[in-house]
Amino acid sequence: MVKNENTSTENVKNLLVEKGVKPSFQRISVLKYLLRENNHPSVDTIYKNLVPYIPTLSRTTVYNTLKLLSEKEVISTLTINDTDLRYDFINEPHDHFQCKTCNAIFDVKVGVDISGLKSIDGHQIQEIQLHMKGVCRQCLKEKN
Amino acid sequence: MVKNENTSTENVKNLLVEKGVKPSFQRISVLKYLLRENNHPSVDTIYKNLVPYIPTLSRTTVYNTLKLLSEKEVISTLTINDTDLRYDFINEPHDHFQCKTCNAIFDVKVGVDISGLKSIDGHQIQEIQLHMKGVCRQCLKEKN
DNA sequence: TCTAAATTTGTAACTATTACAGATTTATAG
DNA sequence: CTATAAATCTGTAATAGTTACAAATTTAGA
Repeated sequence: MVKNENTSTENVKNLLVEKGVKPSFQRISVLKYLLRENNHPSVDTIYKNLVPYIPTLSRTTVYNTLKLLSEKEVISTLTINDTDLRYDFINEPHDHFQCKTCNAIFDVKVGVDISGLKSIDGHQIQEIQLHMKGVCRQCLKEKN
Repeated sequence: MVKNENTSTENVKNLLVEKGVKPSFQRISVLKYLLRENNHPSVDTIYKNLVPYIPTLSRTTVYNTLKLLSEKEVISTLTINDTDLRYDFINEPHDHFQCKTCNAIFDVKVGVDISGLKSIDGHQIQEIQLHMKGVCRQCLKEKN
C-alpha cells in the first residue's frame, strides 16, 4: 500500500545528503535496509541482518545511525511495541497495526487524516502516531 | 477534562470486585493512586509514591498488579513514552499528548472518534491509541 | 603526507522488566 | 479454633534494551 522507494545505493546516498547526513557505508546500509524491508525493524533485527555483510558492524553504530536519522527526520521512531523501539522511513502519512499473536506490524490507513493537526489544547503538535492492536488477518485465518 | 472517579476505598474496592480482581490492600492502593493522580505514571513513580505509606511494598507487586489490572481491562498500558511503560485507568475514550521538553503526558481529545473501528485491512482491532508529541502549553509559555 | 575531525567500534554501565522461590497472608475444611 | 491449601506478596537474581564513553579507524583538509 505504501509505495516502495528506489533502494539503489545512489538513491539512498542522495536521500542522506539531502537531509544533511554524511553518507557513510554503515549509514547507507542501515537506511537501505529500512527502505527495502519496510518492516518496522528493531535495532537487533537490523544488526543481525546486516552483520553477515558487514562483519565489523557494531550495535552501537546501528543505535547511533538511527538516532541521527531520527533527528534529521529521515526516519521516525515507533513506540508501538512494548519491549523495544521500532523504526520507519518517513514518507506519506500512515498508521500502524500490531498483531498481538504474531507481533508483526502492518502499515494501515484509517479514513480520517489528522496529520495536518498543528495544536491541541494549546499544545504544539510535532508528531502524531496512531497505533492499533489486535489479531491480524493471517492469524485470524489460522485460528479456524 | 476527563472526569474524576470516586477514589474512596469502598469505590475502588468495588471497581476491582466488579472486574473479578480480589481487592487486596496493595491492589486497592495501586488503583487508587492511578485514579487519584490521573497522571499516566510509570511503575517507578507508583512505587516511590506508595512505599512511604506501605513500607513493605515491593516493586514486583506493582508490576504484578498492573499486569493483572491490564489483563482484566481495568487499566490500559500506554506505549507513548520511549523509556518506560505508562498506565492509565480505562474510562471514556481519549487520546494522549506528550511534551518533548518536560515529558509530561496530557489527556486530550481530537475531534474525530475512531474508537468504534473494529477492523482494518482484515485485521481485527482490539485497542487503539492515538499519541501526539510536541511542546506543551506551559513549556511554550516559558520559552518567551 | 601530516594533522585534525568525524565516524565506528567494543566494553562497561545503566534502566526497565521478568523469572522465580521463599515468606506471608488469606480462605477453607474439619 | 486449628490445620491445610491456595493465593498473594516480597526480594533477589537474571535478562534485555539502551546509553556512556574512550580507543581505534577512517575521512577530509591543509
